[in-house]
Amino acid sequence: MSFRGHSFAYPSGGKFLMSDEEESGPQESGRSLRDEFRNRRPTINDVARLTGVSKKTVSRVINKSPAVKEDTREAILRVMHEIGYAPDPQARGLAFRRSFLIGMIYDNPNPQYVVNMQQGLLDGMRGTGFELVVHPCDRASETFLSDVRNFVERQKLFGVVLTPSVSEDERVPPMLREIGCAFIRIASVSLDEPEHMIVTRDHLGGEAAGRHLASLGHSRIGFISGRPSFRSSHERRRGLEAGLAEHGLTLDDSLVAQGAYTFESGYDCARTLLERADRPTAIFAANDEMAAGVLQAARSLDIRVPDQLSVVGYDNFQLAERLWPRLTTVHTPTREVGRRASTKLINPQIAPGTEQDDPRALPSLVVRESSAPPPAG
Amino acid sequence: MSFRGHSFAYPSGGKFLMSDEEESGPQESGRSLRDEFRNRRPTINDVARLTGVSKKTVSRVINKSPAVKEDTREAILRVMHEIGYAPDPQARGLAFRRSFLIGMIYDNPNPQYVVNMQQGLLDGMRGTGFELVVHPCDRASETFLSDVRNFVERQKLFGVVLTPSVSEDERVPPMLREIGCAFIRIASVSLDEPEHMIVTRDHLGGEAAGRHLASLGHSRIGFISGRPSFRSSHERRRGLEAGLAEHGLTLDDSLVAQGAYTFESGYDCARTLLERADRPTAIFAANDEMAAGVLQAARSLDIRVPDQLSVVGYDNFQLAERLWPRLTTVHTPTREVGRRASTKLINPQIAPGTEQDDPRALPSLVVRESSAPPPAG
DNA sequence: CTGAAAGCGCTTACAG
DNA sequence: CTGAAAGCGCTTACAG
Repeated sequence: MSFRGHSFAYPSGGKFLMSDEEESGPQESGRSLRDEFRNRRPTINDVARLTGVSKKTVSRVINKSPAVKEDTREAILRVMHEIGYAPDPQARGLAFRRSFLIGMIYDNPNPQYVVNMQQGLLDGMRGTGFELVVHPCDRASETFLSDVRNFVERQKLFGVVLTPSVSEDERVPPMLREIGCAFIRIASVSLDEPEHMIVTRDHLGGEAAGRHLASLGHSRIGFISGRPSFRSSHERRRGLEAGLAEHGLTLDDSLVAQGAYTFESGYDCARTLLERADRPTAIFAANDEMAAGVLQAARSLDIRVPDQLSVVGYDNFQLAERLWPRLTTVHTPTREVGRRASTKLINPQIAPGTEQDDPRALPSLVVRESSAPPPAG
Repeated sequence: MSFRGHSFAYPSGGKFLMSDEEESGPQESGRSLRDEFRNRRPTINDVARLTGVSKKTVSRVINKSPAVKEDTREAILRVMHEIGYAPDPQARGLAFRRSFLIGMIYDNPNPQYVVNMQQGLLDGMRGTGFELVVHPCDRASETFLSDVRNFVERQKLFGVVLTPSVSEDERVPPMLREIGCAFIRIASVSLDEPEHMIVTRDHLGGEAAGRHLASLGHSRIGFISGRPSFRSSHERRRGLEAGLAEHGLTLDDSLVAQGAYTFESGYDCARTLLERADRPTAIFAANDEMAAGVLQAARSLDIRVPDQLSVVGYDNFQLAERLWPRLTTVHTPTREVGRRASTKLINPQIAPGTEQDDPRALPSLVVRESSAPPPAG
């Protein structure tokens, strides 16, 4: 008999496993109990009655209080298992004055980012009994702050994860602190106390891109940024400059174009850069969408990639492999970052910093066919 | 003074607007009330006390019961407005034995589909007080059905939206009916009673693709399908055949390759079709991902698109515009479909069928540069 | 048209 | 280590 475990959370973040209702073992009186709960889910009162203890003691077991005698705990767990009991998050939430919902608040329009992040957050929540509530928003809206506040307050969210660029908005954290909502900010650089941050260190990715292009022999390198209000764009540029510096190169300001992280802006910026007489031999775009625009622009000008122009992007979204030539880019471990974010939110006691330099959470260069040595002469 | 309205739901799906707390008008005693609720959200008891009625009457107003004298209702609404009251969904849910959460249950791995659908569902939920809980799943898992059941039962979901291919799984609806959870199935063809269905009518999109290729003069047309277990693939093929039939053409079975809706499968199938001596002059791939694979395969064989080969996809995801040449494809109004699904779930009383043939909810052909007349001779 | 009582399924605060 | 009472913020069932 296989045990497909399901589990539920307790406030401090742990879980315990129980078999599914359909699969509890053959127990004396198991049949009649099962019948009793055919049309009604068992409650804490049922567990208390069947175990012969008070519901408070059952509550202690649910919440993993150490102040329960081992025998009692085991008896209670046995009954829970037998009748397929799982605590009602709504009722627990009402008593706790807090739900078991985690909000993802985001304004990044890239579907791949959103989905990878959601998957990562769910990875970190699996088996904890928490659920993910998604909340796209618009920072430019007049009602942005009150929208977020209403969302968090009304649902009494356990906590929220803020992704760029919402995570960079300095109006949000004070508001969340005021209403006592836990939060994690995901950003390219630290903006808050360590317990509130997951830092993606995008400058490392930029550095790898710069190092790659420099070591291929490029020296006229263009950069297409995102909007100046996006920290990631700064960090990626800062990294690029550091990577070039290792090879004694500097970024020529006249080869920097300001994009907006969109395909169209990448196209436009690339046209501008590539129509110059002294055009760059390589372009680093601050994300894959813009790099796709660069490829399109190069094609429109009959510039062959990578023979006449190298292109490097940032993100390593699926798009990078669908383009032609396949895009050299910086991989961002978005899902892994999400997993860490929700894990940290649920288990704030985990010491911060311990997982800091795990390479799985850091950006890394993926070399494909869009980059090559510059044309001779 | 502008009123940024917020709203909350009542079980039958309506809403009413209230100004934000920060913005209630200057009222006598408004100041002190505001102070009282600085550190505590007002409850139904506060509203009852301040209006001088019982909380049951307040509850009637919240739930839009007609059995409240107009004066009383107005007085209650005024107090709610003044103190910034919003009912607690958790408490309401506990009493209703049902939450105000709507689940999206999906297994489609395409990020663009998932995000568009989520946005659409949220569009239909805006201002209703419902929130969206996302739940990816794996139909092939042994625990699939019990996972879904646990999710729905534990959260006491108000309802769920099932997207393909989960929506096509015939084990799910009986289970949901048994536990009394409302649901909407989104599928390419009707699989259930109208009140449980949003039908995307994919055969119409296939038809448009077939008509397009035939009218360009193609007669050797290849088709790359999804897995046979996906209804959408059948429907798209059925439509293709209908579109060709209008021009007196039939689909040659030997030019049909079975893919799996993935980029890689599109590539592999296209290689097979294009390496034939009598290769097709056009390929209709049942989704954009596979069409991207077709472009890659054509490139690898030095077959120029669209001069030597026309390619048509299905979905019109962003990818279609990033590819080269830009992809002719069938636009699927996923967000609009999602909006309808959540609206229907929340307001089941809306007569089904009324919005059936609204073109905004139907697939439509988008012609770009990947299709052209077949090469001469 | 309105309300007092009981209850939804849990936890907190207190007591022992 | 355990429990009886009160409460979280709502709604249902009943009564008038």
